[in-house]
Amino acid sequence: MTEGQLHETKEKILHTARALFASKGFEGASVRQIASEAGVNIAAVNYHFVSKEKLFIQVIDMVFSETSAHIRSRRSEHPEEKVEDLAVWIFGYFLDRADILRSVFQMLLSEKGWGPDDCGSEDDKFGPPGGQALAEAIEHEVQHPISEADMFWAVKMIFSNVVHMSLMYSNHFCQMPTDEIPYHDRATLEADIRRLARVVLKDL
Amino acid sequence: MTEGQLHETKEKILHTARALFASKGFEGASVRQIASEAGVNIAAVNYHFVSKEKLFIQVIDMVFSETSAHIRSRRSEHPEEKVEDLAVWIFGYFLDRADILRSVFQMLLSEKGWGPDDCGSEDDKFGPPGGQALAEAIEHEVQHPISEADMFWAVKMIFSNVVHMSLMYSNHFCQMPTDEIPYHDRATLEADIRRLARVVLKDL
DNA sequence: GTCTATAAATAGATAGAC
DNA sequence: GTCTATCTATTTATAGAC
Repeated sequence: MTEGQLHETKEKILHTARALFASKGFEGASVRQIASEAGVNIAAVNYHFVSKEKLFIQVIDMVFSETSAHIRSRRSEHPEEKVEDLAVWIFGYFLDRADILRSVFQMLLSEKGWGPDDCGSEDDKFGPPGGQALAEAIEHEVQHPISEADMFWAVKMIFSNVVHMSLMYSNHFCQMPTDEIPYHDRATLEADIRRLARVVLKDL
Repeated sequence: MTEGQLHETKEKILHTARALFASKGFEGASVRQIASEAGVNIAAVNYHFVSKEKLFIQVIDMVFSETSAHIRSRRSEHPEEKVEDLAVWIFGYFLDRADILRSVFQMLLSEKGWGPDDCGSEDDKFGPPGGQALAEAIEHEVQHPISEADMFWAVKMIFSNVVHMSLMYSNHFCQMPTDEIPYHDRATLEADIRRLARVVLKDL
């Protein structure tokens, strides 16, 4: 009841919701369970967040901002890092957070289809969280000037591949030939990403 | 009650389920609604398909087989088609069926995570439905021999991009700069895919 | 194989006391 | 702001008559 605890309940709900949405998806995680694991009353959820959907949107916002910040931080701490190394680092970052990534995309692919307004990357000019940092790395590595269209293309190609591979690999999806030839192990996927980054940059 | 109607109920459920899963997702489509729109009794669904989840798996199987067959058919009817043209054709094919594609991926990304056993591409050596046809087109266009590892990489890069773009574009997702510069309209995305196909093939 | 009726559980949301 | 208690709706699944 003290001033410091004023928003503690809200914070606990937000972080528990993040964990539960990640592990069980939007539909799979019930408001009751979120409240229960957060140690707060059920009614507190709708009191603070109005509805389950609005709560989820706040979780997504948090994840996007966090992702964007982490990638920008990586970039600024390794200003000389090659694009292929940054791409592989992002791949690993996504793999470490595969659950929440899956949850975000599950929701993005849901019925209504969430538009641009709902994925709020404030700082990122280039669509996905971290897109701006990737663009800067590309600009730094390629010595000559790049048109905006070319830059959009490069970021899109590399990012979409990294995201797609993170989702598929974390899910152990479609690993048919895995027994015979390990074309879908992590090392191979990282090499795939590096090779893609190289051929994309070579074309700029 | 005649012999011809023996499996008619099952077929009606299967096709109605496909449409409803496509438009509302797995969780969004209820067994009741499927039965209702199929014009059959609710109990018939579980009688023929045991559970909602097993029904969905049969729908996915049907979609995968159909997709694979369509892409193989396109390939055999246009044996001289360039890889970039085939890739753009597949992109269009996916866009036309974006609803069911979304539904499939929504399920693939769900809680449990469906493994390789659940996505049964019988004919496709190269993972995704149609992967084999794409591989043949690559082999035909590139004149020199290609190692299996190279072929896997090429198919993976092109396919993952086509799929990702289909999902994102159909969802009008992250089109932030769409007002200023139309980098996310369909023509641009098709040009993006073509360019990717070219740089991938150039590297083989 | 098809039907009605219902079981059994769970969901999100809210009214009203404190 | 937090709580209990509950409303209302919906879900999957199934038992049992025909």
